[in-house]
Amino acid sequence: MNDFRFRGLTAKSVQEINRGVILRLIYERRLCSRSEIVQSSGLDASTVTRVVQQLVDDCIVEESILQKVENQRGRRSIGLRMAADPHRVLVVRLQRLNFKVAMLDLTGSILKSIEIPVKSVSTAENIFDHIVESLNSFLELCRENLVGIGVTLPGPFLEDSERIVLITESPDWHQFDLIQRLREHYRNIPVYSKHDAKAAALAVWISQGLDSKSQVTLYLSAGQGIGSGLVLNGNVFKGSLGTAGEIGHTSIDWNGPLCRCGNNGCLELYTSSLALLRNLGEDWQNISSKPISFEEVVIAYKNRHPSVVKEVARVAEYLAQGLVNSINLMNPDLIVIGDEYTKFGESFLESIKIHIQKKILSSVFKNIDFQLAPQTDLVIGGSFHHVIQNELL
Amino acid sequence: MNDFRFRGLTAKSVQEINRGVILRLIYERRLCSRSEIVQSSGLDASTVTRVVQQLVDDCIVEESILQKVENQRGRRSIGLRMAADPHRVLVVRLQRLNFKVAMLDLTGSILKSIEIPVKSVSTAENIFDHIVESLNSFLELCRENLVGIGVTLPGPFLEDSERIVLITESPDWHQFDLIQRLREHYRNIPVYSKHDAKAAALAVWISQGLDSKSQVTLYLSAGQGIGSGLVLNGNVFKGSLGTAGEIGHTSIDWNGPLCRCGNNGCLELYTSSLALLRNLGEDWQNISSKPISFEEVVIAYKNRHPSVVKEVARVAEYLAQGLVNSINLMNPDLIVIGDEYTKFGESFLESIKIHIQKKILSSVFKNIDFQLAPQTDLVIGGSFHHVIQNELL
DNA sequence: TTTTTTGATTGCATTGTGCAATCAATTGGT
DNA sequence: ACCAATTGATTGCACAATGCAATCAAAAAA
Repeated sequence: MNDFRFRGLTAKSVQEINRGVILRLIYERRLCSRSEIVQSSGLDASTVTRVVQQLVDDCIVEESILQKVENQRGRRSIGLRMAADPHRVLVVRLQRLNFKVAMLDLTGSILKSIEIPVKSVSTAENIFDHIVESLNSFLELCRENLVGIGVTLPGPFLEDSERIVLITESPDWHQFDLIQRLREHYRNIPVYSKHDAKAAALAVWISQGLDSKSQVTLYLSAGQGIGSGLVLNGNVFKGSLGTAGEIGHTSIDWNGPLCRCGNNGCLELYTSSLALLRNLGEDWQNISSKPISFEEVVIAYKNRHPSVVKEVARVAEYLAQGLVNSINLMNPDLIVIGDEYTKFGESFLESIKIHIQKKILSSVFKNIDFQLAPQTDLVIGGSFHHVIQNELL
Repeated sequence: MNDFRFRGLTAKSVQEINRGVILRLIYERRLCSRSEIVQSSGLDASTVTRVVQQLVDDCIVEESILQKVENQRGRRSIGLRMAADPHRVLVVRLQRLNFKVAMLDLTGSILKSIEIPVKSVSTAENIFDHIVESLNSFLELCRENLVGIGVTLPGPFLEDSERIVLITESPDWHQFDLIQRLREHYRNIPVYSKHDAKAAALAVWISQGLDSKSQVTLYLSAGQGIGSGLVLNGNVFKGSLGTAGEIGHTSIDWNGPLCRCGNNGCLELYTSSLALLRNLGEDWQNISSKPISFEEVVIAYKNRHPSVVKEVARVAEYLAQGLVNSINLMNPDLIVIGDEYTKFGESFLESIKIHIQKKILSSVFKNIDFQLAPQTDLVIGGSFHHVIQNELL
């Protein structure tokens, strides 16, 4: 029992905490002044000055010009933002068919990145070697100023033991502890791991405006798999083992087909893009002879191809049904749809909303802000934030 | 935007926080020594001595004898526990058919309590008067030493606006702001409100041993209604509006009957004790001419009456189905079944477990501790804790 | 140019913490 | 029975981070 709720505060930790609070303000506002920090933190201006000075000396924060404000008497405040140099964060995103490695500065900008396909014959050991090779090439550029390495993994994996549990069509990951191996290989560098949908959820939460920060964010990753990430008051909710958010295995039909997870009628069986393509498959033969791809479906949807529109409408209805269960349980105020399905656009989102509206209390519905995720790689950004949050804030 | 994440720490708040940490240790351990506090908190012994002295002076903590430990060299430590006198907490539990008022000391012992039935013709205003009357009678005994009043309410209610949203077979609560009225009536006394299933969940969490404290507790309140409360790292999860945990409106059948919430196939429709009684109704006529009651069903179940056993088995299977959805989303490590259904005993719980096991990953299942709630009134205890947590810890 | 206003910095007093020495109480060995 | 050893609790003192108040800095308004 070493519960954080029972840890006392030393005089020293006060400074550390205030440093974290101030840095978090600068990080989340991207650009702010000392006086704004005074306002938000409730700390004395002298304290803010001293702590910020420390951050500037450590090259974590840098001063910059703040754009002129109209009708503003008095001295201009000095802008503060995360320092572009020299600190770096490395991120590894492992996916089913490839992996990406990226180098970011403290502002979150991607300075360099590479994407390498995973051959279907590759073993985990093999892929590990390739990842290390890629990391090393970046490490030469920033070894002395590396804050940490963030790694994201697909599929349900146990965050405590940091192993992937269930990953189909992929190598022998379940018996390969990637994170542990990376830690052994890079002894003095902090390595963080996160489930990719959770990382994306965190990125979504971060991207929201500070004035109306979501308390309960539900990020739905809808594509080849159906997963989700929950962010509660700015913290990713991982559950007791790290498998929280497995919305894809919400059963929507008690008598539905058996899923490989053991449950019946799992949402993923009806709504994954693989299921969508399979259902469209037969009908598709009438128009084209090529094997069907998701991108083609998107185009057909935009062109209002009747059978595609009908099938996407069905997926929307089923997704809504799954989301309703989550809404009743979590009472979110922000739901963001990400991954492949964002490509269907606003009309798809609208259709999901209409189905949800019918099935929940109106006051709960009105409280939810529905959004489509941007097309950028949220997972990289979320992993970056995860490293920053643990190492600096 | 006044986010707590952005509030800095003053020198003064350090002391307040440490006082809270130390008091929490004494409160949750029920009995502990200064040296144990030093061990757990990481604070210096001198700091602990000073803070504890303050707590003793304020009559919040009292010293007591600690039972002898075998093979223990050195000086005996002095026991510390919450002071039985003079501080008091009052709790009001509003239910569909009655309300309870109780007076507790800081150890959580109920010193006095009354239970008053709510007449079906009563208006909210009317019931409010009765509650105030009962509170006043207790207030005479402890006015000067009252820490606060905790109120629990049934049904989904919006914790922010503190109004009950949906409550059937009850008076006009939806347009009566009970909490606000109580605050106006008792100006200088802090009044806290909580949904009853959430309060019970908190009580369950508190009652767990400190050594294996649950990170994610799911309390299922199964009786006339099906609700739940989630406790995440010791904090009740209320969602963005306060309606989180509405597991009763998890749909388990996409094509099921329409529920009053607008959804189809809600768990509550199949598994509430009202549904159970209704389903048993016809069959029951063969054995007894009296109107069927839940207590009779429990007795019949214990006597292995075939149709009752079959029906309870069905309920267990459906409840398991609903729980599986919550487990996939929340990844709990403790699930406690409370309210009326605890009376079916361990075999009922076992039957739920068996169904769940088939439908989730084995590592997730193995991680869950399933329990039946005790028969005591958990809601009163949870509300008490809610007041203590906010006023003292 | 001077005044006013707001932002940022510096000297000083306060305060709560950790450290180290000390007191207190109990066991075990001789 | 007495003393060393051990563990729990307390006290004096130094340190360190904060708030306060005074001051410096810069920009707009008079």
